[in-house]
Amino acid sequence: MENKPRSEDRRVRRTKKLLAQALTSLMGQKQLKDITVKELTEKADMNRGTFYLYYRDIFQMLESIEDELLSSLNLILDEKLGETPPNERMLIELFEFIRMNQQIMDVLLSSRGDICFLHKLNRLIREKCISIWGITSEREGEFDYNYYFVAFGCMGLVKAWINKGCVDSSERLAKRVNGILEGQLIKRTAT
Amino acid sequence: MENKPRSEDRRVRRTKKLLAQALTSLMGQKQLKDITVKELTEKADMNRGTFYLYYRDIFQMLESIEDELLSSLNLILDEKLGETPPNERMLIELFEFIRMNQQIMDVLLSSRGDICFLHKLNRLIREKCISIWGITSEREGEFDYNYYFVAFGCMGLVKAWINKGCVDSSERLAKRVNGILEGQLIKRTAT
DNA sequence: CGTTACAGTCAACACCGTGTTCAATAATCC
DNA sequence: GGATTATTGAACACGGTGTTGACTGTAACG
Repeated sequence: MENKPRSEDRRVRRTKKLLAQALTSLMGQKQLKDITVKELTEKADMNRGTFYLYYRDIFQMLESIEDELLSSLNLILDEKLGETPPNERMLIELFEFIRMNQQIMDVLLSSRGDICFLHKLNRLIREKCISIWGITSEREGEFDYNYYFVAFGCMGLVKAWINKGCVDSSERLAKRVNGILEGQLIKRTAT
Repeated sequence: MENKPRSEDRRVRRTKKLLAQALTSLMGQKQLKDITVKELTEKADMNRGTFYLYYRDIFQMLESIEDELLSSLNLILDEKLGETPPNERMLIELFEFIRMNQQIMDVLLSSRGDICFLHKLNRLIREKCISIWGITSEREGEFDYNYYFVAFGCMGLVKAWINKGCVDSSERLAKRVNGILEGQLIKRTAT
């Protein structure tokens, strides 16, 4: 995050930042559909017309926030993808990123969040899995079930982590994921 | 599904059914936020005021459809919960239910769907897992990560299944889930 | 420092979906 | 068949939307 091109006018940066803060705050209180441009700009203490200078509506605004978040995550993961073995370092990096953006991630994954973000995140994780395990495209279909299971599973695990306030360390979480991938799931740990 | 109490007037059943069909159809075309009561009732070919006789707004209508769906799923699963071993039969039952409600499930889990439904489904699956594996409440927190991983993972798997049009049999899918729970995840199957 | 460019403000506007009402009409139930 | 209840159609005020134009103030740049 905080990767805005410095070419933007300082006033523009300020405006967008205030809007994003107001939105994150409001989303903690009510559903997205109940948030109006009117109250958003009132909370951000600016003119309603200013909003329309940058966004079409509230949903499109959230979408652009999501895409920004995911593209910076993508950058970070790709940096660590070259290393060997990639899994451990990459997972730690992933969890650290989430911890850094805890507030907005919490909102986006909550029941007040956005299912589009969930699907975009799912796709990103799946792509990384395919990169790491190097399945060729013609065999891809065969493993779709596993990739979907793992990608959604990871998101669930992150959700559980955030619910607890991210108290466990990223290292510990990464170890746990590796453990799960190596076959230490419920039945084994529960006995 | 199709569990409406027969005490309702035939006209009421007809109205609700038409509205539900119109909504499912529209949700396949556009986001929920862009669907108005006006166009919904026009599609269902009825007076706009009739909608308000039964629902507050579009979102509340979807919510009641979801809850109905989940409560009938819950009933079915509980019936099979007493059997031993419960896993296999229960999973098959789950997948059959999804296949029967393929259209609405597809919409609800898609990127045009509803994240609330996803969370409600997640909670339902987690509850069943806890029932089956019988973890006492004080140890529950310890296994939260695993339950979330499995519950979300199953939803991802279902999503992948629906994406393929539910061509694989419920039996095969149930076997695959059991396989995953027993530790046959990516690393093993990919080599 | 001063000029130019442009971001933000304020008020006003038509537009449209909302949610509710009422009397009239139609369908269902028993 | 008669009582009951669901649905219709029209009308209404309300409020958020998206856009406009003239203005005011701040930032960027030489």
